[in-house]
Amino acid sequence: MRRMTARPANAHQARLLRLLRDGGPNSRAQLGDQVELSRSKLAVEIDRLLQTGLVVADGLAASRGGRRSHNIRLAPSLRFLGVDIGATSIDVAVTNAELEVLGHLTQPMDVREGPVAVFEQALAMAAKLRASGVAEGFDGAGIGVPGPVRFPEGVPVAPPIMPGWDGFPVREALSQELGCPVMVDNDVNIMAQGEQHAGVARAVRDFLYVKIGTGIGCGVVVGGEVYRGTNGSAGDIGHIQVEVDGRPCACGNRGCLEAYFGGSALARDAENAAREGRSAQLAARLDEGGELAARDVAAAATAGDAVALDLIREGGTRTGQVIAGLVSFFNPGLVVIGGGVTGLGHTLLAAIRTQVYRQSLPLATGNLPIVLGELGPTAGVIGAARLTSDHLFSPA
Amino acid sequence: MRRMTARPANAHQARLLRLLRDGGPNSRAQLGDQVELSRSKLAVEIDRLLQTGLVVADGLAASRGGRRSHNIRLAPSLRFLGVDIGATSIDVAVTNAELEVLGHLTQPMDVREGPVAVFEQALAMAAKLRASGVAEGFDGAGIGVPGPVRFPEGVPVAPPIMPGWDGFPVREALSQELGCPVMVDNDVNIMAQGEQHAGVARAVRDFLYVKIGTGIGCGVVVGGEVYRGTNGSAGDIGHIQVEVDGRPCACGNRGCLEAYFGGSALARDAENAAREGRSAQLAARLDEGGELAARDVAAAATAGDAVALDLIREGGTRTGQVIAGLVSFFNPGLVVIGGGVTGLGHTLLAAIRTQVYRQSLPLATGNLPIVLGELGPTAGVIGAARLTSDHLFSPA
DNA sequence: TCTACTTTCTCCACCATCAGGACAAAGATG
DNA sequence: CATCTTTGTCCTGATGGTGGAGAAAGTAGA
Repeated sequence: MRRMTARPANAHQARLLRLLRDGGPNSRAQLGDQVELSRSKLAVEIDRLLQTGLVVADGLAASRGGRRSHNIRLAPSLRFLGVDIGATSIDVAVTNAELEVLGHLTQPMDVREGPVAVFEQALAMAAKLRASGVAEGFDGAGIGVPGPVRFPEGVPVAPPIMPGWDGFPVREALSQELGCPVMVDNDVNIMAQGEQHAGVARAVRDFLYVKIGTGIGCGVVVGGEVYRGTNGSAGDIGHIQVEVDGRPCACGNRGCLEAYFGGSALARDAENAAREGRSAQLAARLDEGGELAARDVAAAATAGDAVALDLIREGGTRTGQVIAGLVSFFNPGLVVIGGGVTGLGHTLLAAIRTQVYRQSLPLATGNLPIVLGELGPTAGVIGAARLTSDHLFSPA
Repeated sequence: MRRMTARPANAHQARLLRLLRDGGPNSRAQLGDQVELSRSKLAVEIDRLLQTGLVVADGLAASRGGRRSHNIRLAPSLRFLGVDIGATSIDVAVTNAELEVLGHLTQPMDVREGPVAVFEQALAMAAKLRASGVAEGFDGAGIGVPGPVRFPEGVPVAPPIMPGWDGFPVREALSQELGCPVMVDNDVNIMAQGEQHAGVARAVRDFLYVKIGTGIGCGVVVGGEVYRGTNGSAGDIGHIQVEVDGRPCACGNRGCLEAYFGGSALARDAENAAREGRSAQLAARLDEGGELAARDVAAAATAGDAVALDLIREGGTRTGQVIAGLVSFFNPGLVVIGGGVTGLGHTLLAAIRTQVYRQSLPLATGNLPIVLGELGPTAGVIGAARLTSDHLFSPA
């Protein structure tokens, strides 16, 4: 079961592997244009990579006016596993070396059931994907979990919404089970990396990925690399105060952003509105299901319900308030809004934009796009795969 | 006049120069312990550095149990100029290669008089220092200005409190005048670097330096390097909103932090208190000077005036509110409070600490020191000198 | 079809870098 | 005075890397 995937022997090889990952199959000549190596050196390094089996020859490239060059690509048998553990769901996907998704499964699952149950589930999903024929084994796996992680060890630390996960050796345990290297990170960070690799944040070096879902978190990318902070809790913006002496929050404080616009806060507000008869739509949904969730608000808003739209607008304004502060502080080149916000996307985006453009200084907002994520639920799994590929494609 | 200072030829040499700068004179053997080079290679690189004149031999080191090693130090004739242009003052200092201050001058000066007048003054101060014998010429100069800077070009961009500075080619102009390389940065960034080099932030990789003075700004250090953001405006926290629909601010918005606790806001609040007869101390000072400044509040607070103390406490609480948000987001390993806050230091610090420790999550605050800067007004000039030394001590 | 030109790739000679061993110099220890 | 440790230098061999020559494989035009 254990798969001993080769590793690049030096920085040049690592560089080439990443170029092939990010740019797809490429000719030797074109690779030569992108790296500052002599022809001879390049040939040597490529030969070595061919020997290790990490890359393979792939026919002839189109002529650029002379002799045709040989194409090179990453080994087509390489497989990465991307796992995105959300608060209420698990996403598992298999990608090839270019991080294209070959198979993707989603299942609802409450993260509070604990690491053992969750990983049993996740491993079953991975096995199912493998059985479907998209992969024979995995060369690396990336895992995103909804809480802070001590990154070098791959261990969750003091996760507020994940009782029972504190200190669980995710990396080690899964590495055992899967027989391949495993990297673990906060789910927001891997989503940010996903959007960076294949989504709206390509070619942006400093940006924020704000995820609005059950919780509210933020991936911070500095110079193209995820910034994790001293304890791995950077980007934990859900408990920034938006109202002095405001609503009590589960964290023990008052007035936190999540107390107003987290998944459960939104659901509660909606239920109140339904009970008080302010919204027929929401009331109908409440009767149907017995309780309301964030997605009910999204559905009602899409259907034009005024109260639901107001809830989203108000939440967007509050989120925008926080983001405005972060924009002033961080001066990013892009802000991406993501998470389980499909549907309520544009109303939310408009509210956030209004607030940020009004509150932050012109120099910081002047050329600042605020956009929705492009990848939706695949952002996480692609980012997870990328995390592990970054590790694999670095000198041993 | 132009001084052609040599530059290191490669990364090894740059590394050695920085070790000598940060650790002072050192023996060849000890340097060898700190870098991963073979003895032969090390000897070659040191010989080359000796040839360029950047370092000189400095006698014999103490024995470590065997043959005594030869000491090496940075050329004692190297001189850096550090200039810290504040909103209301200019600091100019000369340092040696180890960034020890050899001479330091301060003069009041309103930055609004424009770059020409300000630099005339600064150059006169530099000339005075040179005349006093501490330097014959400068090998590099670092300039801090109170506003955002497009760092690679060394040009202020859209500085709010510095009309007339927008686009002024500071780097080029001063490089001409001084005949040496010049680096320009935001003054908060250089103060952060100063505390990092010689103050409380030694050995911390990720930290925030919050400067409270005429304006309120924040230096952001990520992985030991200053983070400047996409437009060089990162750390501009003075205009983060602390009160919805709050006081109008000079920036055009409402409720900004600076509208409550910037230098002029503090002065105005104090004047109001004096006029309304709430504080005899402040009233007396107002009678004396005709107007009040932030330092009057500091003085009154030191003398025990209750109103002044309240003003500082309230400002500290508001600042703490903002910092709490930044701590959640950035998860720094240290927060340094600096600026012209001498005197009101501990009251302020207590208020900030209370607020941050109450509002931020335990994981982020658990091991987070919040301390006053160690260097006071020399932080800026040392940081400025360090900025230019970083540039000079990098491969050409 | 033939010639001239371009691009790609390999081979090779040559240079620079660097590690590590041998050894000498200089001092500590007893 | 003998032995051990540390430091510094010299030398050799290995490795890494550059760039030229030239073959291979193609295009373009006459």
